[in-house]
Amino acid sequence: MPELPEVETMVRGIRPSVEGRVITAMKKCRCPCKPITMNPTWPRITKRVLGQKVVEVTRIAKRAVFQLSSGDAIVIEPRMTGLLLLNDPPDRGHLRVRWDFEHPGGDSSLWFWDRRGLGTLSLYSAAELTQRLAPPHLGVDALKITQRQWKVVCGKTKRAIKVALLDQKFVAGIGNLYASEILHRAGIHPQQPADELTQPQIQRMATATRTVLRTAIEHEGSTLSDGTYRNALNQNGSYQNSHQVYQRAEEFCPKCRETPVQRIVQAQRSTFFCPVCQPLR
DNA sequence: ATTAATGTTCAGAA
DNA sequence: TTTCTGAACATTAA
Repeated sequence: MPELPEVETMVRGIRPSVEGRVITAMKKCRCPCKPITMNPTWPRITKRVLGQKVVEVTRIAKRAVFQLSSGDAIVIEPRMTGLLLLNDPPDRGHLRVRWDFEHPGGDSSLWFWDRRGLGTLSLYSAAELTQRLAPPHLGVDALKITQRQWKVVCGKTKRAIKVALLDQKFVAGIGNLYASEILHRAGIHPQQPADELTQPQIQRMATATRTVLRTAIEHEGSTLSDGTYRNALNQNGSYQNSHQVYQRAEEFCPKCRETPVQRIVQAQRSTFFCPVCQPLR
């Protein structure tokens, strides 16, 4: 479930081994699984990528972006189980792509490993990059959104706030895990309509979003019980130890210490919250 | 052995 | 127009 903190951790982890280096090879791995979903076709991508220098490695929402000297950008979307790895993968069976880099300081390799195979690989021109990964196609990044922008987007939808937080056009980077954690920290009921949030609630949500996401990045993301997410060196994150409500149904809420965390389903997704600490209205 | 659950996004329906 | 539902993907727990 790489969300914003996990993708940021991957990008930071691979940056020293990728940034400033020339791509000497890019290969599809001959694993038994299906090839990675890509756009455009593989020959068109490799033709524009080979020999290019990666001038910058960045994150846009839940995507990793390799800015090339040509102006094109490699855009990797890990989706559910995709990982960018410098080290050995969790298993050899689900490697999808391999890049080799050349550098005076030492050559290096990078893998895209993806157990479920939902991840995607795209090559965008500079124009496509700015057009497709910015509003209105994609919302403002959850680490950059201002309180004023929160107020604007909340006023535009009657959907439950938890459902809206999962909409990447509403705000970009938050997924199912961090949506529950953010709303718990902000003391907001997940079923409250977004356009009915009060000014103090919006302020608390803005603050909670920054705090939760920044702290999660410091802890290198969340590795859940399925063990899928790992950092660039194939090591676990540790933010799962700081989860207040996510996957903690029936346990006492760590804030009030007397109410069991409740699990409900919204938009076919699990939501975890404390009915006492997160009252409606 | 079948079924449900897991998370994200998109196509298409309400 | 906005919101909701189902499909796709792979794997595991029940």
